[in-house]
Amino acid sequence: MSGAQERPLRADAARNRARLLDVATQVFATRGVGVPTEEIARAAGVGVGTLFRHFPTKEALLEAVMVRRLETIAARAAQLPAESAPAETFFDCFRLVVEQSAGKSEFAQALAAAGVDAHAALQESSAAIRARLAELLAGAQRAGAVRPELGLPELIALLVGTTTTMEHLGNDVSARERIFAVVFDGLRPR
Amino acid sequence: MSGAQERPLRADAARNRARLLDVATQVFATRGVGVPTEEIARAAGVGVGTLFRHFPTKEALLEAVMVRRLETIAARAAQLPAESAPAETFFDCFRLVVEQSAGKSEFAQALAAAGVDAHAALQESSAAIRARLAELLAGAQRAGAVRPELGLPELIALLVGTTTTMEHLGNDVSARERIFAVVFDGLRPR
Amino acid sequence: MSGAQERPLRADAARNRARLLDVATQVFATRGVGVPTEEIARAAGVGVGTLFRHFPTKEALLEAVMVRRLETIAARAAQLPAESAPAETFFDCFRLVVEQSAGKSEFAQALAAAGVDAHAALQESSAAIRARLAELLAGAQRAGAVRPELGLPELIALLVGTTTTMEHLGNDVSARERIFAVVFDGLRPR
Amino acid sequence: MSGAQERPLRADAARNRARLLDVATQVFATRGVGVPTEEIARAAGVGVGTLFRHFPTKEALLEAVMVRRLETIAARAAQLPAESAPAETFFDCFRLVVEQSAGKSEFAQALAAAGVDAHAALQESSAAIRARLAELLAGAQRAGAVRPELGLPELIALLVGTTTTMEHLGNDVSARERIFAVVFDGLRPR
DNA sequence: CATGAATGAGTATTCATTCAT
DNA sequence: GATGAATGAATACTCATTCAT
Repeated sequence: MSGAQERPLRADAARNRARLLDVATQVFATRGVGVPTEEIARAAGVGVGTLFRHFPTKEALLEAVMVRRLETIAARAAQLPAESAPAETFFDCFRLVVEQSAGKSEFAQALAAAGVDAHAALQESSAAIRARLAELLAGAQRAGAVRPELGLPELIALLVGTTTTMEHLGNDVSARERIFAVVFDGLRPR
Repeated sequence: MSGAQERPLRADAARNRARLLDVATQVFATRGVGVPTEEIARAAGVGVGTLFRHFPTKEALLEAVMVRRLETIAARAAQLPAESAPAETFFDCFRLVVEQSAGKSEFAQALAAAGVDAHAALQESSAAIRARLAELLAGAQRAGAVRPELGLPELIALLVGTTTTMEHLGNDVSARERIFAVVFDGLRPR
Repeated sequence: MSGAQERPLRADAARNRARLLDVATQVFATRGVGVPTEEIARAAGVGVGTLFRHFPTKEALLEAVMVRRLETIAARAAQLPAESAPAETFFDCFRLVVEQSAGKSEFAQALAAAGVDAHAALQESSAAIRARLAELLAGAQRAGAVRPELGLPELIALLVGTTTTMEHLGNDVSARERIFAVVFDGLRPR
Repeated sequence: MSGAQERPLRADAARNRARLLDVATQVFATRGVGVPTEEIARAAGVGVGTLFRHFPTKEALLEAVMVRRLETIAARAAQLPAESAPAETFFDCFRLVVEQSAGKSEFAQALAAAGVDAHAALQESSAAIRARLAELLAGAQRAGAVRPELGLPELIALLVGTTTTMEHLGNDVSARERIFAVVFDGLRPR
């Protein structure tokens, strides 16, 4: 799909790249996007040079982290069965996105602030999620399980907002469930 | 309430302080908390030195902006009548907080990132809002207008999350109303 | 002539700016344009921040150094009497430019490498010199003291080349005089 | 002459070495000595490792490029007939050196900046040219075609300077000829 | 031998904060 | 009190050189 032909990375290089992505995901989520690149490199056990070889820019690293996250979400969302129980599947997908998005809001801001073209790589990977969400939303609305006046923009905004809500509740699982109850009931007609 | 005895500011100094707060509120909301202090000073028509005389730290300026915002919210929340229509007042207050909090999320993060003690001044100024919210929540629950199992932490998290949701919808007023409908209906029992 | 209205610099700031220019001129000429900016700042007895406050870019510093040099040359060239002895004045000016240009070639390259628009400030300040040279060249040619087929481009190239020649001779004054003799005699018709 | 005994290179290694020299000559002349070594390696179709196997240092590569250039000049200068027409041969040699030296000035600076000992390998390879120039200069002076007071240092400085002059004239062939006329006439007595 | 991934010292530039004017 | 010049620690990114594959 992408223009450049990527040669298969050498084993050790691939390992480093993966480690960097893992570490960056963790560190960005924990300490914010302000962490020095050098810290990420150190945490991954490589030199800064290696980090910049794999990700030519800090922003590129950020983007790669987000793309991977979005791809994971898209993959899981694709596995959900759509035909049999549209309503249930819609709410499962909502849960899935929120639960996989912890800490995402900060990334989104950082990327949004970085300029328009930064979105390019993400747009591509988020298109699948959007499409899936639109499809599930329509299905759930046809099944009468979701208010018919809601559009995709509202759904997405609500997903982001609910993620933020969850971040503020930390690990209190029962509180999280109560929030899901509020939002899910609120989504239903009347 | 605060420890230090504040002497009455000279007229021009007070004017400068006020101008700085106004400008900072505006600039932080527009361009993010990353703006150089010097820019804020210039926009306020004063030198950096003056800014730092009034707010010994950039973080202190951020805090002052937020405190003022919280105080505004607290004042308006205090004006809402509680006895007559508890449920209606609760939802009005929810609206009020969300609408006054536009752009707040970024500030909160910045302050959170700057260390725990930063909350001190805010905790103090947000106590009133919390108390008011707790009171209104209890009233609405007693009136059977809000799910009884919800606690103050969930309410606050939901306020923050809904603020984020609204930020993502920009100026689409009807979409915002649809979100309020979802959240308010969700808050009601069953 | 320049667009921005420059406020009169504070005494100490002006002193620092001047010191930085002097030191940079010296250091660039001695050790090349590759010297770290920090070294220049240290040599001028100021912090890096101060350097970058006065010259927002290393390139800008380079440019400022050259501009000052060109202005000095232009000023001295303007003082030469043109009417009475055109030929003599022409050769005096040639000498002047070569002697004031020591080390200039490297700067020119650095600036040329930095992009086209960099020339802007220089073009402006070198226009006077070019004009003066053109005028003196024409006068000397009318007086029959310089080959009539030579144009301004050749003259300028010859000035740059002669500067390089001189740089290679170091401080051997008599050798320098022999070079001037060669070039000046070569410039004369037949 | 050089200390290390060089074993005959394998055919492909020799090919790589030659390619690297060719490419480096081209790239250095075109884009300056600041180009990353990796770029040169890529342009030569080899990995950086190979480049550094052949030339242990970037400086060594620079040196090799210049040495080869000097050897070419020396070889051509050796072919010029000295006895029959000393004056003509001298001027032909001057031309030869200048025309073969295009872009050399930058190299020389880079090497000079790299330390005194860098000259070692060059001194060795330039000795022949110097000797040849000295011989031709003496011949031309004996023939009364060149000012007797000029020494070898002035001649060499003049060669370098004239090269610079030519670089500034680009491809304007007739302008170049006018410069040669100036310099050659200047070199002649009176 | 060739490769290109890894390394990390080095560099320009920014920005919160201080302090002489 | 107000000003803005000075400060220097911090940070993203580059590139010559090494070495595992």
